Amino acid sequence: MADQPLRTARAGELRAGDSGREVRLAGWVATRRDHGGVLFLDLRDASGLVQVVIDPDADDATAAVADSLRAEYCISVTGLVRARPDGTANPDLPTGDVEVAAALVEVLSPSDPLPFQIDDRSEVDESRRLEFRYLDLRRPRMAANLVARSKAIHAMRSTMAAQGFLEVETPTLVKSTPEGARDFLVPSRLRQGSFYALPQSPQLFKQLLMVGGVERYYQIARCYRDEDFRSDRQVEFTQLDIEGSFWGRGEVFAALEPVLAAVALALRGIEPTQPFPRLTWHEAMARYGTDKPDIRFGMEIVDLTELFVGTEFKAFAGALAAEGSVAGIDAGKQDLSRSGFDALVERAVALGAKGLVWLVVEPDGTLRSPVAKFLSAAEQEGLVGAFGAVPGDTLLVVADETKVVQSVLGSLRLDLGKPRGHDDLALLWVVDFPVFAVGPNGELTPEHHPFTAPYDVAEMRDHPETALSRAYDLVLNGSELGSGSERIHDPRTQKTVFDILGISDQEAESRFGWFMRALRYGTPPHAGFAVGIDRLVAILQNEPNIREVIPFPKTQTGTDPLTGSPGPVAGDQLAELGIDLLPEVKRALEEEAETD
RNA sequence: GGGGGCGUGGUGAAGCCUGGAGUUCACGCCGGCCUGUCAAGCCGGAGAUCGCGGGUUCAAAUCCCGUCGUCCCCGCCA
Repeated sequence: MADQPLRTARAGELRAGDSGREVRLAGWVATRRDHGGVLFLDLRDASGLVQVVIDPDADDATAAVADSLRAEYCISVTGLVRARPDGTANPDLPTGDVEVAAALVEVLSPSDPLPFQIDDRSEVDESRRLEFRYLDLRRPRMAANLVARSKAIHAMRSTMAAQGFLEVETPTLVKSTPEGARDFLVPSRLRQGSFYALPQSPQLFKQLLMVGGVERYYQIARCYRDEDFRSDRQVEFTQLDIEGSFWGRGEVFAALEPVLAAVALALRGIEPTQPFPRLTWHEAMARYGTDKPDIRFGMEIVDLTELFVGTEFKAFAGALAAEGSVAGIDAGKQDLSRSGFDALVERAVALGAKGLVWLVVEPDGTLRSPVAKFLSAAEQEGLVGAFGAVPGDTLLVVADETKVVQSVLGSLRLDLGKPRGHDDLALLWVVDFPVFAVGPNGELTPEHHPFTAPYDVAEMRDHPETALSRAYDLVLNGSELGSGSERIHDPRTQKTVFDILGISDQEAESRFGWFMRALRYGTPPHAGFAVGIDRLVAILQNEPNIREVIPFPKTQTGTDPLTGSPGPVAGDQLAELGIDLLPEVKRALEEEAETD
């Protein structure tokens, strides 16, 4: 018996030129419009949809099948493509000039009534959507996001391949090297009491590939970090991971910019200007109050410390006496009521400021503000001048420890200025990060992994709080898309850096000894980067969170409403791994089982 | 770990502040009518333990406490 194709044409591709073709379509019933005599169906497949007409003179069998059709039945339709009668074309539909006159309709698979409608008009509770993700994926929004993600990854692969990169897979069961994020652990059956970790990134393996002579590596790598969720964070996520030998950051940027450009072109039809602008970390902090500035708009932070050096205004004088600073932003026309300003002040306090000074420039150039009476005429004029403010502008000023001033103004700047529904893409590199972040009590925590090259090892040892590293981030519209660095390729330097970071010889040996040994065999200077693909696609698709571009994401508590994971496992499964649960954990599980 | 929002027929919302009969709107579902619609239309119908538990009250969707789920923010994310 000859194989009969289930489908000879795709619904969304039929055009006027196909008129007269006998086609067999297969897909889902998107809508059903029953006019008593004539029945219209919109038949949807992955390519789009086309109108199917079941004429009133259909034979009884076809009429009976047609009568039974409901939303999302999976059906096949055999019939003739024909031009629609005059005046009934639908200009909103790519296939709107034609319809398919059904001669034969078959139900391939019926559908239960739906838990929610398959369209983009209704907002459905997200856990409901995740519980029925397979239906959610039929909605235009999700279907488009899957296509976009695939296009993005394809653009990455082809651009990387064109540049001579080798795609290499690294293991996903690796040795746990807990540092920074929490590891996901996987117990070993063959070596009970031992554990694999899921990789937080392919970092050390890609460096080994450099030792191995690969020179240009990339991978679309799944990574795992057992930390709390955010709208832009899942515990498993996907990165474009790259590394190159005989590279500095210039080569990294040159390799990645065409990749980002190709992705932006594929998803948005926009090709960002190359090279991307660069900002040093210090500049970014001073001008935007953040290490991931959104440079689609101005409203930059203006330092006012000089202006207020001798001020009588106690709030400012106090901050300056404590070696802090005074700075502000010109938020433009805000037209806030008194309670609106109060809310801003409250917001600033919530962000960590002791207060917030707001001033509105009056038509005559004077300042309206609750604290205007404490500021000298020179100070008031100086303020207007420093911002280049014009009447109607709202000035917001914070005085505090410099770090606080920057972060508070940076957040207020975003609150008040961040563009919505904006098409621009602002990509930039932030370079020259500090080696350490200085905590509120002066404690130092490394900003990057310990394989990041500092500019100067001696500097790092002698002035750790100000030393800079050869690390850099990529930022898109105010979101961190990824980070990278020039790596340490010399084992002695690596050892020194471990030492400065407070990792003892013994600890370094037990955790990274295998890696340190590799560095001793002619390791080329190398550098690399990792781009967060989920975030990139989410931003380009204008999605508010990365779950919208992940086919099967987890909720904020790490569960999957579809499969019910994570779930308990049978006792013998644990026994095989040499694992037992703590008594209190067992009790809690039993109680839960009883209430279910 | 901390703070906040939300939870009402299958879906989305209103009702809650200021307690008084499960009330309303839109979509969907079921049935009927309808030969050109395309988010079809018109008519009729079914469908709810107001997340769960406790408390206050003559009376709770509404107020209070707890709990679960979910989302957002801070911490965390080398």
